[in-house]
Amino acid sequence: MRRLADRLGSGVMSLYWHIDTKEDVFDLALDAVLKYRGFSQTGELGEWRAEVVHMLEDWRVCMLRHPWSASLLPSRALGANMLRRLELLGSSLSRAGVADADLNVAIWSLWNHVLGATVTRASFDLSDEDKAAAQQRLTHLSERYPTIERSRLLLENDWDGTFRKGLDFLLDGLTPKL
Amino acid sequence: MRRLADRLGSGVMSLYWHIDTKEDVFDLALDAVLKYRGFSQTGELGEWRAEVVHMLEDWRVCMLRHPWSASLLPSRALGANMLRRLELLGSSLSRAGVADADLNVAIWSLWNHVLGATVTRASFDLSDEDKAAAQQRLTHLSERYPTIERSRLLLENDWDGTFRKGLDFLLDGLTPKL
DNA sequence: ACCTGAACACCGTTCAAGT
DNA sequence: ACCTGAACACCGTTCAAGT
Repeated sequence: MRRLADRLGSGVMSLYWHIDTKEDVFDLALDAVLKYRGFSQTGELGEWRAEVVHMLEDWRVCMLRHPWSASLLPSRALGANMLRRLELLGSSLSRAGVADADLNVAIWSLWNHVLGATVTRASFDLSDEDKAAAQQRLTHLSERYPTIERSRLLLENDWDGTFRKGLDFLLDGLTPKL
Repeated sequence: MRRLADRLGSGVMSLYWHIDTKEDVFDLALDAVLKYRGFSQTGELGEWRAEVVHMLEDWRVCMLRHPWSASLLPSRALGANMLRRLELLGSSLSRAGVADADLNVAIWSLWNHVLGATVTRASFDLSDEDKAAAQQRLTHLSERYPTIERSRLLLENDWDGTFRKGLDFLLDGLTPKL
């Protein structure tokens, strides 16, 4: 708050005219990050999968632009932009043929993938120094964690590709339901 | 820290003999939550899917037992128990036939599902009062969020089932790679 | 080796007051 | 309608000192 007021060149307590509490600032900041500047309805049938992938990739990119947003997510109310994105995702899936009974699972699973990938990336995208240290530590422990060692789980860097491929798995699993 | 010291019946500064910083306490707390009391290697072939499902459900349950653990996850180093779980998951998948090239994607996708589901659940598992309020708000906005309204996305309560079904989608998508 | 209290620099917020 | 500074209750941590 004090920092924020400084940045704005105002007195600290002036902030409290506009918002009630620090939590409110976080809610607003998170929702600002999630603002969606994409099509709101394309409706091109047959293209639902590309449409969904595009939406979710954009979602992830928005959050990665401000890495703090991932750490804000837990225990925060859903703002208007978040609702808008969920609605858009849901309507795409629905028009693609997902039955109403499966809609919740589909929406949450896809959102969870975005959320999880964002948090994971923000936590484990190591700097080069950290990577060297991790390498060191893992080599040292390679007999305890052979699979991690072999797959270079923490050193592998293609987060975009991992996200995209994982998303494909999910959508592949979802598709037979259509 | 002061609260923790009180709880332990010690002076505040005594804590600092055992740990360096508040962050360290969080790291330790998170890793304690993730302690795994399951089989370490079953190796029963053909049962890999049940094995993976069991591991991931346990993972999720552990984290839900202490809802604060979800909010600790972002920007935290991976402790020994986390590494152990990742290793175990990876080796199950590997023995099930997942190629080394796909191992990272598979591990991260499944972990992301657990993580995302945990955070989502911790954020959106509304109390009954909140649910009434949300209902109110959504009904009011139902023309803007028709799909959310129709699927009762925020009122639907079967988080366990949603987690499990989403996991099935993921594993279904993964299986053809075997 | 382990514990301690006083002190410091910080923080969010209440309150009563200003324009 | 909007801004403000003084004050309060809290917090993590340094330091120098105790056993």
